[in-house]
Amino acid sequence: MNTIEPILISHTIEAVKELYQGEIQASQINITATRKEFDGDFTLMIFPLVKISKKTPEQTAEEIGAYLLKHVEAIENYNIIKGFLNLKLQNAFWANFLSAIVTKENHGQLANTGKKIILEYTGPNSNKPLHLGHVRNMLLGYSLSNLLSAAGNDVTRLNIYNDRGIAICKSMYAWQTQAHGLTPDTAKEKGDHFVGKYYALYSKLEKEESEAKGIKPEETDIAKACKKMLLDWEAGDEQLIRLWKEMNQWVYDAHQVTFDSIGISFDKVYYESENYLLGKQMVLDGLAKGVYYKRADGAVCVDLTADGLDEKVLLRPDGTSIYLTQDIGVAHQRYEDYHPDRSLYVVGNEQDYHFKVLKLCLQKLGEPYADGVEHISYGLVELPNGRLKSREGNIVDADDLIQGVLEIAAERTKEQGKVDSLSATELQKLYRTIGLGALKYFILKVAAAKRIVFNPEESIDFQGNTGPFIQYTHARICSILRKKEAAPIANNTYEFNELEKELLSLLYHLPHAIKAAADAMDPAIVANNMYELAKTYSKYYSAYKILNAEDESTIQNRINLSKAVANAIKFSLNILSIDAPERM
RNA sequence: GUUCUCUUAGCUCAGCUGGAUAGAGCAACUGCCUUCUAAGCAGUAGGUCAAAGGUUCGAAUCCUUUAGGGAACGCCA
Repeated sequence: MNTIEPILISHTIEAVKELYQGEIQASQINITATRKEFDGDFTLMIFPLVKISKKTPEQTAEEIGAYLLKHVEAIENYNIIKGFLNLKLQNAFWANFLSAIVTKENHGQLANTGKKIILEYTGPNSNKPLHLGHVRNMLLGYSLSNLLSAAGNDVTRLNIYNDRGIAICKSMYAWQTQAHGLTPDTAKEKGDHFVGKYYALYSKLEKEESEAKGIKPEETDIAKACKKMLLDWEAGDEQLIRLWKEMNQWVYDAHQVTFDSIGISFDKVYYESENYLLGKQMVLDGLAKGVYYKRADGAVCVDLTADGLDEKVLLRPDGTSIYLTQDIGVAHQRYEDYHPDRSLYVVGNEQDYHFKVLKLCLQKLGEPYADGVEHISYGLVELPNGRLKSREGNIVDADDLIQGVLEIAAERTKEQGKVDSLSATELQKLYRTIGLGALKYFILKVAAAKRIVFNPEESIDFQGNTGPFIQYTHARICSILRKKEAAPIANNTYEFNELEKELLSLLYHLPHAIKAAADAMDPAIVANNMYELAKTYSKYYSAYKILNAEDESTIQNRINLSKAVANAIKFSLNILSIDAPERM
């Protein structure tokens, strides 16, 4: 698709050269869509040119405007308000634009950048169910992967399981001593909830023993038994490993059900158990190279005081690895596997410090990929009574949350009574589409950096700036298109009205919005841009007749415009991993 | 203590690299379904963009300081 801005910019540069014998950089020329309360399609800021022209903004605008009108064919006329030069394009420009996109399902998809990006998100523990915090992470990560892909990158989606360590041993210990051989199957319980229950049971038992004996939690027999279990695991105790694998598998299978239910996926899953030894080796290599050092007590450390951070331990005095060490190993393995240009981690902002440290550690090791390591930080989800903390039982379970929105969606849809002709299976699918649409949009419309306070008492909205409203707009358009199809028009001379021009302008700027969202790493920009489009279309829908318009040309143009809007909505919804229903 | 981050209408949020009179939704109040799906549309009301300085032709946006919320600075992950 050919865009008009580069043409306007290059002619403005020439105008400045010819009229004022001055030089101006393309980057200094500011062209935006004209705000809807003014007449025009594109606006050129005149202020930056005034220094060169040495004339008043109005006079400069007049001269540049006259020059552009004369040299750029697509411009029909111009008007000047203060230092703003509003350019109005010929109808033919918009008619051609509409014809170009009406049959394109993927208008908004950017050209291939040739860049390979790997993106990690979710990162669950293998001993607990997923909660609301994971939901935001999954949705952000997955839609970010779609967004980066729409921006022309080759994206690979990764997940990593924190599948080893003391926490896992706690649930294993509790299961071994309390479950009497019960399994998720025999207990008829989802595997992650089943295992999570034993993890919680451990905490209860430890607390009871600690209080009964008046000793610290870590001094209890149960804590000691658990610690021994971790050592046995690291030593490769066969029986224990078998149990570990079995219990982890219960959780993996269960998590997969949740991933499928919410509609997200991964291309590859990493396991910390398979990479922590590599990290350890890399740290030892760094020690040999002299980029790390050994402290008096034997711990291997890195000195980051020159970078404004502290001294960080990489290996404990007893030689065992820590979280950071594992991440160093995983980072290396990811690079070995994919050789990406950029290696991204979607992780909450509570780990900002950790990722700064990780990047510095990799840079000090001289790893070639270190500069491409980026932390995509986002705000955490909180409840009205404070932070989500599974340890304190202050959680919203992911499966419950999804179930809840599905029920509300079913209820609302039944109230509306518009889709009674659908089969039971189709209805179930529609409830899921709408319920998940509401949930996903609710979370993704908020800028990633901001924290979200989620009140489970207040149900998620289905009206206004919501997923269902946007889905509804799509369904309405589909209803029209079922009655008459879109088709490009040759030699189109239709005069677009104000609202139609507004819609065309929004569609024209869709690729810019995708670019901006990908640069900012924020799907919220896509969501808000899409809302603007849906809102404007709704206004249009009620203000003008489409199928019943006065003449055939008007009807076909309006159908084509509607089709292009539906395409753009569907494309944008897809980025947010929200389905676009054809009726609701 | 140090660093990071957030603060825009009663509530939840937009406002992209500084640009025109700061916009939506929810909640409240008025209207609009015998005409393409009313999960909609139109309207009323609601603002010292946390505060003060600074840079600029121009600041919600950039800089400094202050206040308030959150987080991190673990040999937890």
